[in-house]
Amino acid sequence: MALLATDRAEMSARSQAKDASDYVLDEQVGHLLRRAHQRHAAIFLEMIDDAQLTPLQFGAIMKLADVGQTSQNQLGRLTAMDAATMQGVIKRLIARGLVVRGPDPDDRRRLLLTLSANGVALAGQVVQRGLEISAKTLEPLSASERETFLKLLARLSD
Amino acid sequence: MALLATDRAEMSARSQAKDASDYVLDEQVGHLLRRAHQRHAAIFLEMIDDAQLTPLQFGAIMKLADVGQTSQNQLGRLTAMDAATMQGVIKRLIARGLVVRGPDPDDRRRLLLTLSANGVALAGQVVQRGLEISAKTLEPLSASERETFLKLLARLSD
DNA sequence: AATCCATCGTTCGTATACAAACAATTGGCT
DNA sequence: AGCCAATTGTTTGTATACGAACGATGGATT
Repeated sequence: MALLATDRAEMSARSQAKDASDYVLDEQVGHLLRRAHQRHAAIFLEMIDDAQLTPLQFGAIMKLADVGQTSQNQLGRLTAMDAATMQGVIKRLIARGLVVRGPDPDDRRRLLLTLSANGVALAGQVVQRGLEISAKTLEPLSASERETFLKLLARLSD
Repeated sequence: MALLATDRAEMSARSQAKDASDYVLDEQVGHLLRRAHQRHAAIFLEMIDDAQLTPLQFGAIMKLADVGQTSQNQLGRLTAMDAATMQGVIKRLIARGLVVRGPDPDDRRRLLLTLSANGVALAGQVVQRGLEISAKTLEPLSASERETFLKLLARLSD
């Protein structure tokens, strides 16, 4: 009978001797989170196809559509991307004409971001897709399981 | 192709038409999975510090310790890394002298991987750390919530 | 006003991720 | 034997991720 991961953690807290075979990769949260994220990314890229967006680009566009106008770093905070990553994402969205970037008259350190007309149009076209992608990702779970899962997952996401 | 107010009202009543503001990024599985994975990676890198391993390098070493000897692609399947990613991970582990790579006498396409003596030693030293990292990641949840969460997460990880 | 510290965005270096193309090899099928 | 499809590992190109260092600017304190 196999030990649960929690039992192993308990034993480890009691400092019992362990060898490498006590570590079951496929039961570790980190590995499962990585694989679930991989699966979601695959579903995303398959279902978004015609819009040619990555998950991060999609997130940035949706958040910009929501808040209207913000600085790069602020948008990064809202979408959980650090400044360096945000820089690359925005650079590609600007290159595609979906986002416009201009100086902030009130603070010359800042660059204000806005969706272009094309960006607004695209956002409207892909919202539904985004929701379908979320549904597809959660498909293996029942409705009540989905609710439970999302609540617990949110608590591991600060 | 603008919608009339009456069209919008009707669609909205049936919950069929969406605009960008209906998409709440912070409630989408993909975004939450990404953030939870980020948090785990941060915990991992902080707690593994002296061993100087990344999550993938750690996973490859633990799996190698478990199965003993395999080809690169096979190890990739066991750890959910594609061939290109595996190549990079193994290259760095070989450079650090933790993994040894040699030809497979039975199949000249394959490269057989084994942990070096240093690799075996390191594996033994960090198993416990790995389990503590998993525990720390799940810390926000109660014992029963952890079990529930891991079961549901595993079903979203094929 | 002068100074100190925080914030903003950029760049560099390292490490995942994965599609796609590639050469070498293997196994199955005829 | 000969052919063909699949597998193995590498490389290239694009896109996250993030620490660290950097110059420019802002706000606060004295």
